[in-house]
Amino acid sequence: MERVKPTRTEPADSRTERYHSPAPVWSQSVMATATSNHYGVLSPGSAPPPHSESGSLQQAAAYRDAHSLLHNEYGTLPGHAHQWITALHADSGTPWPHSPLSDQDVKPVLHEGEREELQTPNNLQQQQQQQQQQQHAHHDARTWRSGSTHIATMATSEQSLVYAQSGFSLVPAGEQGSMHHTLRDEEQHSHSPHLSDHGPHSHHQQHGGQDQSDEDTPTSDELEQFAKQFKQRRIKLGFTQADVGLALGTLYGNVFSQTTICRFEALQLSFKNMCKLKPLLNKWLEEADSTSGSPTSLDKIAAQGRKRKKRTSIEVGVKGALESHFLKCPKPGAAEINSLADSLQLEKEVVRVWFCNRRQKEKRMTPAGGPLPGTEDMYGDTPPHHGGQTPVQ
DNA sequence: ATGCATGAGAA
DNA sequence: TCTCATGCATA
Repeated sequence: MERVKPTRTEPADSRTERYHSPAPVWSQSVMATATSNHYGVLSPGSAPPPHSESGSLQQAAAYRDAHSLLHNEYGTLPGHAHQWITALHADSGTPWPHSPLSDQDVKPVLHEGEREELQTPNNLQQQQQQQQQQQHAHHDARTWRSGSTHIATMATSEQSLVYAQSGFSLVPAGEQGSMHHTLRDEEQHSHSPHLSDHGPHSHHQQHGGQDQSDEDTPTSDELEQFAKQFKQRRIKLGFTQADVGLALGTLYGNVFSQTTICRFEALQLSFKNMCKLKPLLNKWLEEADSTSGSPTSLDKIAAQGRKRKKRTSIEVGVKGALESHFLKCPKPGAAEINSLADSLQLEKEVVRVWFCNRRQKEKRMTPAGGPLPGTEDMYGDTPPHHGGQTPVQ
C-alpha cells in the first residue's frame, strides 16, 4: 500500500538444457480420485473489514516503519549482528506436535558473512520436517475436513476447555467423548475409519481439568475455527498480518512473515504446519487481547537480508503449458523438465521449482482459488481423502 | 493474497 | 531431487 516498487524483471534468459537423457519416464500413477469437494463447512459468518487499524496499535505502526526501510533490494544490507532469538519446539519423536513451544534451541544458521542476513530467526522447523515426511509415507495425516466426525469425538473435550479459558468458544462441543483420551488421532482416522476404541495404551496426561495450551493435535475443524476467530480478533485489535508475524518473533522468538500469517488465516498451510502455528498465534491472541489498551511498545525490527533471485514471472501462456503438463505428470523427471524448460524457454530450475510449488499447492488444505471441482487427487503419495476448503475471506 | 524462491532434511 | 516450511516481491 505504501511502498510501491515497480521493479519488474523478466526471465528472458536462455541457458536451456545441456544434456538430455533418455528420460526414465516417471509415469506416476495418477490415481485420480476426483472427489467432488463437498465442503459446505462453516458459515462464512462475518465479513470483517479489510483493514482497520486504529487506536490501539502503536506497536503495529512501529513495525511497518521498520521493515519499510529494511526492504531493500538484495545484497544491500550490511552484515550485522545476528541474533538468534529463536527458540521453540523440538519434537522428540512423535509425528505430531505434542507440546509445541516448549524447549528452545538456538540454531545458528549462518554462513557466508557479507551482505546477508541480519537477524533471521527462522529455525525450528526443520526438526519437525523430518518426521512429517514419513507420515504420508503410509497414509498421511492431513485429514483436513474430510471426515470430521470421528475426530471431533475425542479432541473436543480438552479443546473446549482450552478455548474456554481463552475466551473463545470454538467447538460446539456437541458430543464429547469425555475422557476419551486418544493418541494421535490423525493416524487413527487415516487408517481406520472408525474408532470405537483405540489401543488401551497411549494414555496422555490430559485431564478434564484444564490444560494450558492445547497439547494435543487439533482437528482440521478446530483449526478452521481458530483461524477464523484469529483473523477476526486480529482485525478488531487493529493488527495487520505483518504485525502479528513480527510480534510472534518479539514475544516468543519466532518471527513470521505476513505471508505465513495470511496463509494461516486462509488455511493454506499444511495440516501439520497449521498445528504448529496455532499455539503460537493463540498465545499472541491472548497477549494482544489483554494488552489491548496499554501501550506495549514493541521494539524489534525484523530484518531480512538476502539476495534473492528476481522473481521470474511466467507468462500466462507458458503457465498454461505448465499446467497441462502438471495434469499429465505432476512429477516430471529431470529430462522432462529439461525438455519442458527448453520448449518453454525457461530455466530448468524455474520449471523445476514451478512443479514443486505446484505440488505443494495441491497439498494445502485450501487450494488457492477455492474449491476446484474434480481436479482433486494427489499423485504419488497422498491419501484418497483430503480436505475441503473454506472460501471465506 | 499469491507467485516464484530458498534451504534444510530426507530419500 | 523432492518435500516442506517460509518468505520476498508482486499483482
